[in-house]
Amino acid sequence: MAFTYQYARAALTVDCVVFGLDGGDLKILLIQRKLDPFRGQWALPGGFVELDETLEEAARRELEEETGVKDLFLEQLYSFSDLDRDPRERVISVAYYALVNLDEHPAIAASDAAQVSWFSAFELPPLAFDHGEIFAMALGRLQGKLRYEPVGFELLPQKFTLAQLQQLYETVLNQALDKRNFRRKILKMGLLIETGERQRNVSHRAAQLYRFDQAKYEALKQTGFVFEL
Amino acid sequence: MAFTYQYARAALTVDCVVFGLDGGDLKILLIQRKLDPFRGQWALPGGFVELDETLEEAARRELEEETGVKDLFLEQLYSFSDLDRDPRERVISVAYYALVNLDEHPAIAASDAAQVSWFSAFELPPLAFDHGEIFAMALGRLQGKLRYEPVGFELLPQKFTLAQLQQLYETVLNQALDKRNFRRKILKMGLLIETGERQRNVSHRAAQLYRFDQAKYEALKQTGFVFEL
DNA sequence: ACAAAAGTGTTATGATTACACCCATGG
DNA sequence: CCATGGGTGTAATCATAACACTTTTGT
Repeated sequence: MAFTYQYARAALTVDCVVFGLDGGDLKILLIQRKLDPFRGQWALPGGFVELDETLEEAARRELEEETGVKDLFLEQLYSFSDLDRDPRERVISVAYYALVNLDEHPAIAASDAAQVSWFSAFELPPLAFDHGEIFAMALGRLQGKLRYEPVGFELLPQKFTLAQLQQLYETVLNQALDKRNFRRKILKMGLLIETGERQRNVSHRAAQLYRFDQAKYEALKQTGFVFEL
Repeated sequence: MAFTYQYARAALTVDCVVFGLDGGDLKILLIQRKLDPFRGQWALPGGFVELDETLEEAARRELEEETGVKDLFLEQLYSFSDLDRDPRERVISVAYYALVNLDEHPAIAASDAAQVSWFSAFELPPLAFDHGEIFAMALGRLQGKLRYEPVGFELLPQKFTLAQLQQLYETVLNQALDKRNFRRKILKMGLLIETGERQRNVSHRAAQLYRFDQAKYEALKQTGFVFEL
């Protein structure tokens, strides 16, 4: 079967930068290419967009097919269109970035084909195509977004300690924060709910577990409230 | 001539939301469609992406062809991909938003074909396709961006008074600001240069004219400085 | 009893808000 | 001399930053 058009058309792909947090290490999910070009190199998961799906649907489908990850926080990042970004032909790619918590989406069922692995975001191997550039923009976006929207909770388990939350901010923003000031500020926003539960199996005083109050955040947003760390 | 591919490909367009400031009124540039679908309705300027140009190049080319406007501040906004956003066939559109100052780019040379006009952004006619949605996102982006990046200067003439700058913020953000506080804050950033010139032909005390210090802003950005109104 | 992380207040400094009058200019 | 917008300062409140010790728990 073939498809014919009056004018030339670029191919359209999606690529996903999937962030995960592993203690104090920010990771991203890469797949190893099995085919040319860039055979054997690491690349962002992604692939061609079908005609009967939106861009976001394509991103979710490719992610699940290639890495087994699904039901994640996913947001459009940018569309990349350099003329020679793919050596084969003109390919335009819409990039997405995603946040997952490694504890609750841990099993990366390596697909039928490609090798899948988490890499520390600050020590990436060379990436295929312009994926290095896409990653750099995604990291910048994550850092920016973290400051004024509560997206970081997507990277943590549902119940988390304040120390985990602080470590998340320190890891992603790559700067140390003062413990007392951090706790005061984040608690004063009133978006964290004490679960009453505490950590288990830690060999020191167990910390209080909190969860994020999504409903209250949605309500506050309506009234013009701005989350800001 | 025809182009044949193994898999179906969506058509790819760009659409542009061009903002301009007319005193206390925020305007956007629309063209009236001459062809179906949506013949006679107002729409964002835009068109199909060629294979030998990037998305941004396509946006600039279409803008100049359709409205005569060129050399403007242009930034990618978002890619829209709803399945039925174009009734003819599958079309994915990458939206851009642009800022121009009406004084220095005033002449909208109506193209050979379509009718071109500025509309108040808060009283738009119904727009073709999903252009209403695209506009709404562009306005949100402009409002957000204005708070933490000095993009607003693109909407003003090179030399402007503090009152004009304040009115820009009030218009776009749709809220009143305190004159003394606004001046103190914006001057304390040290990014405005007194030109020494003053307004002409005004029937009251003439205000000092300033210009934005782009070079100093670029330098400060390197050092981690954040512009914030 | 030790190690390890949890949890907690105060003070100094800087930023933000609210607010009202005189000044310069052109008509 | 009047109308119009330009230009200016202060005080009260709030947010931020810097900083160190005690508490709890498991081993």
